[in-house]
Amino acid sequence: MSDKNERAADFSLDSDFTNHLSAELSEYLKFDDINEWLVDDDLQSFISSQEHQANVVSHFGEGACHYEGSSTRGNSSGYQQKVRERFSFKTMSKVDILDDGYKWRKYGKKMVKNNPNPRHYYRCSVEGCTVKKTVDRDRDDPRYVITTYEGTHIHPGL
DNA sequence: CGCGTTTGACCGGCGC
DNA sequence: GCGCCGGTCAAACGCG
Repeated sequence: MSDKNERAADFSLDSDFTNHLSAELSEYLKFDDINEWLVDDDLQSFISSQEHQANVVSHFGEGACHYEGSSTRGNSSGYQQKVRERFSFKTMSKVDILDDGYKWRKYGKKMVKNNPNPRHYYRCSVEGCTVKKTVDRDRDDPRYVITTYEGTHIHPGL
């Protein structure tokens, strides 16, 4: 409880690096053919073996950002619509929730097996926006936070 | 008073 | 066919 002050200070720091993070994320979201170098895998595997996360996007101060992501490709039949994009990155942060400029409403919390820490489910507060986000801690390194975004914001960025 | 969080229940998919 | 596991819903509560 006494580390509240520490948290506040850290949050300030995180906020700064989050700003950069947000910008970078927007940039990444622009790429549609990003799935070229993506590993079509699910988050579970990502957590299980972080060996194949070969793509390190950037480093933000003391926080490292890893990019995984996956697109529903493979079907050449109806491949035209914007598919569900899922990407996750691992950051070293004391706070679970990194403010990325959007407003999120928590809609669930679940204890996943293989991980002593609960997983948090968030949804974009904007109506019609289908973006979801799950946050959970790395089972190997509890000091790391794995955030997974799913979907694209339909509303203009702030 | 409005809204976000909380928490347990519910449900659907998958594996055995 | 059943049970596990992950994901979502929804009522109630707490807070600003």
